[in-house]
Order: sequence, then structure tokens, then C-alpha cells
Amino acid sequence: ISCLLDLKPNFTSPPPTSMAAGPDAYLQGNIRMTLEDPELWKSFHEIGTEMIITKPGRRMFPHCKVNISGLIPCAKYILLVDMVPEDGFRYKWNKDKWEVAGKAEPQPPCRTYLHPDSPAPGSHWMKQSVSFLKLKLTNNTLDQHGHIILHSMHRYYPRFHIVQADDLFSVRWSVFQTFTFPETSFTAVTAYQNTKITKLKIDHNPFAKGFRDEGTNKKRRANKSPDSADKKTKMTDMLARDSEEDIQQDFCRQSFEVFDGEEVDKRKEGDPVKEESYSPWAADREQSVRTESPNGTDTRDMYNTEQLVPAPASYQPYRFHEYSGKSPSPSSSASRSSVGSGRFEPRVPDVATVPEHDSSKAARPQDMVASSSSCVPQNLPQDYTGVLNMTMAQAGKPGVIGHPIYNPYGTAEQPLAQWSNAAPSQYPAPHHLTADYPTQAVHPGYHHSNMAEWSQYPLFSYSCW
DNA sequence: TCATCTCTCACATTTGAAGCGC
DNA sequence: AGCGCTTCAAATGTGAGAGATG
Repeated sequence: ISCLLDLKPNFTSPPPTSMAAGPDAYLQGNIRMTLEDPELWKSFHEIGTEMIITKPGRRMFPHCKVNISGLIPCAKYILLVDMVPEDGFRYKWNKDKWEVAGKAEPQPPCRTYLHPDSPAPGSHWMKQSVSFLKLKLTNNTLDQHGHIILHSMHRYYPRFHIVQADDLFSVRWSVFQTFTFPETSFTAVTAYQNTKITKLKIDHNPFAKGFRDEGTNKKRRANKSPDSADKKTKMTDMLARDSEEDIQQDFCRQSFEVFDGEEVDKRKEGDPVKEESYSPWAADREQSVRTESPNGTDTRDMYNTEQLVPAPASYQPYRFHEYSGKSPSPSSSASRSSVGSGRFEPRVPDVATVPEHDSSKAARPQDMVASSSSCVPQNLPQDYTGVLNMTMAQAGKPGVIGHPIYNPYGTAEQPLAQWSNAAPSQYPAPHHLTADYPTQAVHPGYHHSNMAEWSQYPLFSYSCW
């Protein structure tokens, strides 16, 4: 009860200061995130990054590591990562290049990875780089460990969210800053397709040291049958030849063939911008656009930012220009029901606040259903229905049922709390995807006892398509 | 039936955390 | 408390083979 009392102001009063225009909002707009080890990421990206997905879950390599600045040192923040489909296609590896192999499979259950340090003060996030090493990818749609579920042979990119919130409950009202990095896009695979990627992984991943040419795997190779040794030799030769190739050339065009299916034809009939935007390598395209930043300074973190919060006026015109005219709108996006499903949806002015009408309608928890399912257009970037879905309370507070939340570090301390009383319409899955969502997701009163369960539900519904 | 594509599994190897004794 | 050693779980790509598909 005390929990509800504590929360009531949040439902009835205007959003916290961070949501209103003012100094705080300005600070939010100054939040910067830079990708650590960008050169490594680029070296992978130039070839076409592949990430292994397995049933038990596989870490990413390179793993996501970012530096953050511009946070309010004493304010608490939550960091999240989700994976967004880059387009609406399935790919196949044909000899030495990726080709579109048809339409994408229905999106698996959307999951969001919560950084285990969350929530933590801004000073904590800024004092050192933030690693998402523990993040795992899986192709097991029934995964119970909270790993991010992806489809093999589909392209994705990680999306980082910074939320100013004391706890997961506060996310309901909090300011979101979303960042993406073009060079982190990847193809999910169950086995490596591109030998160049394999070689890069072996060369840079410490755990794969045993497979390095100069490594101690000679003994291992000596035990191989002549057949496999022969294969290995062939592969080595191929790699050698590969390395001689001009890596500078535009791999995006070299390695991906345009899908010559029906949809492409339709697109070709459309406006030329859309046609141009059709390349599977949206990230590169986007980067090329983004590098037109007039700032002339470090554009990396600038063009990687998908701000969803009020931003400094000086910042918005560029963004608006950036996404309005040139923002390609792949036909694939037409099949996606919501925003944020791709990076090219036209951005509307950055607004991270929950619309006021929502605030009022959500005055009573039971009303949140209506507000989330009917009042917020799902095809707008500010679709915060996913956020509105959250009904959480701080663990340890009086009157709060302290369902521990999954923590990859497995510490006894569980700073975050529960979901509760999720009503059916609180999980408004896209029509064609409804069946893909766990049944629990639409079970009223279902309590999620840990993060593994919690993460099965889309924190950001707009990430689904 | 066959070829191809995709996925799974056991394996050898490395890393790094934890436990232990000094 | 700090150091060095051992143990063991986890992470990694390999390659064979199973299963699905056309």
C-alpha cells in the first residue's frame, strides 16, 4: 500500500523534472555515448559481422562496451540493450556473399538486457566504460535464462538505452536516451559463414586463442585426419587470398546482392530514395548520411544517437534534417508495425515524455491498460506502450512484494523489483506476432519472479515489428 | 532419391574466478 | 593480508553428422 502511495504522485502529477523542458532536459540532451574499441568493430563490420547464436546462449564478440558522459552524477540511471531487426529479410550465405533469401521470420519474443549494475548513479556509469560482456544471444525461443532471442540468418543491431530512473518502476516516467552504432550491426548465425569473420574472431577473442595459427593448436591439428588437414590447408589458402583482396572496397555492395524479389521490384517502382535505401547494409548507408554532420567534430556519438528526449535546440535541426529528407524507408519497414524497428523511420522531434493524456489516464493502475493500448499510437516513435506496461516497485520497500530480479552476476542484492498485475492488453504485440509471445505475457496477475522472466517482455514495444 | 542448407553436438583448448595452503 | 598454485566452470571455433527442405 505504501508503495502505491509512494507512486501515486507519479501517476497524478506532472512527470518528474527530467521530463520537463528545463536545465535537466538540456542535460539529458547532452548525454553522450561512444562505442569502445570502434576500430575492432569496424574491422568486423567491413567484412560483415556475424554473431553466433546457440541454444544455451552465446556471448557477443566483440562485446558491447560503451563510454558514457553527460549524466547527472548523483542521479540514478538504468542501462538497457535490445536487439533490433535491421530489415525485414532473411539472408543466406552464397559462396562468398550474403544474399537476401526471403522475408524475415516472425519476430521472436522481444527481450531487453538490463545491465547488472542498474540502477546506478551517473557517476558510476561515467567513471569507466560500461561493458555488456554478459549479454548472451540465443536462438531458443523458449529460452528461460533471459538471453536475447534472435533468428538465425537475420540481421540485427544492438540498441542502447539510458533511462534516468531510481528503479525499474520509475522507468514508467523516465527519460529515455537511445543510442545505436552502425558498426555494431551483425548477422545472427548458428555457424560462421564467412571465413574472414572466423579468422577475425580467432585473432581477437582470447578464448579462441587455441585456434590461432601461431598458437598451441598445432598438436591438435597434427591429430587431424589428412582429409581435414587438407581442408584446413585449403581454408588457410583461401584466407590468404582473401586478405590480399582490397579490404577497402565497399563490402556493403560487394558482399550483399540486392534481393531481386517482388518487393524489390515494387521498390524500384517507387521513389529512388527508397530504392537506394534497400541495401541490406543500412548501417553503412546511414553512416554515410550521418557523416554529413555539420559539426565537424566527433560525429560518432552524435550520429549514433537516437535521442528520444528533449534535446538542445541547436541539436535538433541537424537531426531533423538528418532523418527527414534522406531517411530511407525500406519497404521492409512497411511490414513493421511500429517505429524504431529500423533506423530509418522518420524521427519526429525528440520527445521522451509520456504524453500528458497518458499521465492522467494512468492515474489509476487499472487504467494503464487503456492508456497503453489505445491512447498511444503504435506507429509513432514515442510509442512508450512498452514502458507503460511496466508496473514495478522498489524491492525492499514496505508493502512491496520483493520478487527478485534476474541478475547475471547472481549477487544476493536485488535492487530491482517486480512486474505485477500485467493485464492482457498490456502486451500489445503486433497482430501477426501475437502468437509468438509467451502466454504468460497476457496472463493477468502473472508475477515475474526474476529477470529471466521479466526480460521476456518487450520493454520497448516499438522494437517489435 | 538426392543435393543443399541449417543446426546441433562433442571435442580440445584457453581464460579467469574461486579455493586453498603457506 | 598477500602471494602462488591448483581446480574447475565457462567460453571458443572446429568438424562431423543429423534434420529439414525443395
